[in-house]
Amino acid sequence: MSSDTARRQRELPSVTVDRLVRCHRLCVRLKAEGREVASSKELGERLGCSASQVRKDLTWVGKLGRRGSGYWVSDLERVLGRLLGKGRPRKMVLVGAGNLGSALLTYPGFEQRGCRFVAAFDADPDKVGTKLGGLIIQDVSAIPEVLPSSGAEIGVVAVPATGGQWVARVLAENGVRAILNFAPTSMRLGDDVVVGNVDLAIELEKLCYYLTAAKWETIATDEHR
Amino acid sequence: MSSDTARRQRELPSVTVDRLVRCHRLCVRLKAEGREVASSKELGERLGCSASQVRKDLTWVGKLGRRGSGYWVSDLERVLGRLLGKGRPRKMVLVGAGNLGSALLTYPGFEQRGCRFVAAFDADPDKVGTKLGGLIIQDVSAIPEVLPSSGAEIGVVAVPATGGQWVARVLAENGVRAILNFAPTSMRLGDDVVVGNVDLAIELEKLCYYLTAAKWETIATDEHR
DNA sequence: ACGTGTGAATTAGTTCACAGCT
DNA sequence: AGCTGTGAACTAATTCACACGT
Repeated sequence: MSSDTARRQRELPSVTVDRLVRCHRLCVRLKAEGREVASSKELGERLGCSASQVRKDLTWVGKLGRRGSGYWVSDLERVLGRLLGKGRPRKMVLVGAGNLGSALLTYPGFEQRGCRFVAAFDADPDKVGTKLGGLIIQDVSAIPEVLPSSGAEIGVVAVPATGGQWVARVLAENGVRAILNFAPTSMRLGDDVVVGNVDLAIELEKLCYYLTAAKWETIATDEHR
Repeated sequence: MSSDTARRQRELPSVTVDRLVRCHRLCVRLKAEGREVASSKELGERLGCSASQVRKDLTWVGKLGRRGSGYWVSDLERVLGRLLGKGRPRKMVLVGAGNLGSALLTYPGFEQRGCRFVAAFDADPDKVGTKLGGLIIQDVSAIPEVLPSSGAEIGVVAVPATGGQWVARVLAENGVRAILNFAPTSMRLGDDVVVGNVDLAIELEKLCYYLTAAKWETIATDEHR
């Protein structure tokens, strides 16, 4: 109970985490542009949120700004980087080397952000043994023997439909502490594993709602005239 | 101003849209399982949210339940389907046929949810003319002549890094009303186009935060003992 | 007796506004 | 003068609790 309270106090809202990640990325870009300082106003504009929002978010991680001038970009980049664990590269494993899995394996954004695949697995015997993005695909049954020594802490799951829950359990049992899940099965695991679900079809359907809603609105507006 | 107010009243919170989409999907599954009615309690359990949450969300779309028994699954599926525009299939175009784009083109989840690609474009001359997922890849410069007659209303953008904003503008100018963006550039367009940004690397970095945060917490807890 | 629909209470998240440092 | 850090005010979202229909 007390640990729960402590966690609650310390834990930042997930929407704040999202903005801090984007802010870190922005700092990297600003640094590349040669900028040395930036105000919350400017950060907010480029991030698409208010200046006070930026300041509130940043106070979660410390007093980083200097009154009168703004935030030192490299300070910000360093502190946010530490928060996001940018110290050492993260090791990941892929499970499910279908079309989506293959794309993820070679997605440059992961490497750019310090995350590297160290192994790839699939259940399809035809795929096992083939090489993809510099890695030889191994059978999923090999996960328990390969994973612990690999030092992987993140699992990226892109298995077709069923089996997602099984994969999640096997990964969790073998040292993985975070799972990025692209399978349509929404996973639920113990508190010691964090799961990020990315459901491409759901994002698309949300857009579809806004499309139809916009159409209804037009009709409704017309009726009012 | 009055239209703005009307919109505000009518428009559901985006987090509600997200849950309604998932609820619709759940209804499809429940129907396949042969279930006829389900209570908000059961829906909540399978959706990972509270029963009252489910009820509140559903009142946005109407009074769909029957007191004493629950919700008729097929009623719910039909009404939510109408809300999400499931009447006729949606036509989509892909821009950017790299690894990720190719995976999206053949991603079965889209077709399952009633969205179909009708054209694919890329800027790379080597790719133009090749066939992928039943479609011949065309040059991006052909977008203005191909798009209007195709009837496509959704654009899926998976271009490498820069150029995202340009693609967005061209699509918007040629009848696309919704864009699902996988490019790392966060797009901003007029109010008449809805944009859903899916940034795979950001999802991953959020996980990394939770990984390091969990570690900090362990340390902090240890210190307290 | 059961489960919805909904106002009221609570909790979370955002913006405002300004004191205080540079 | 400019811009942060932050309590206070406000707005949004969630949960509670219960009247009401079946």
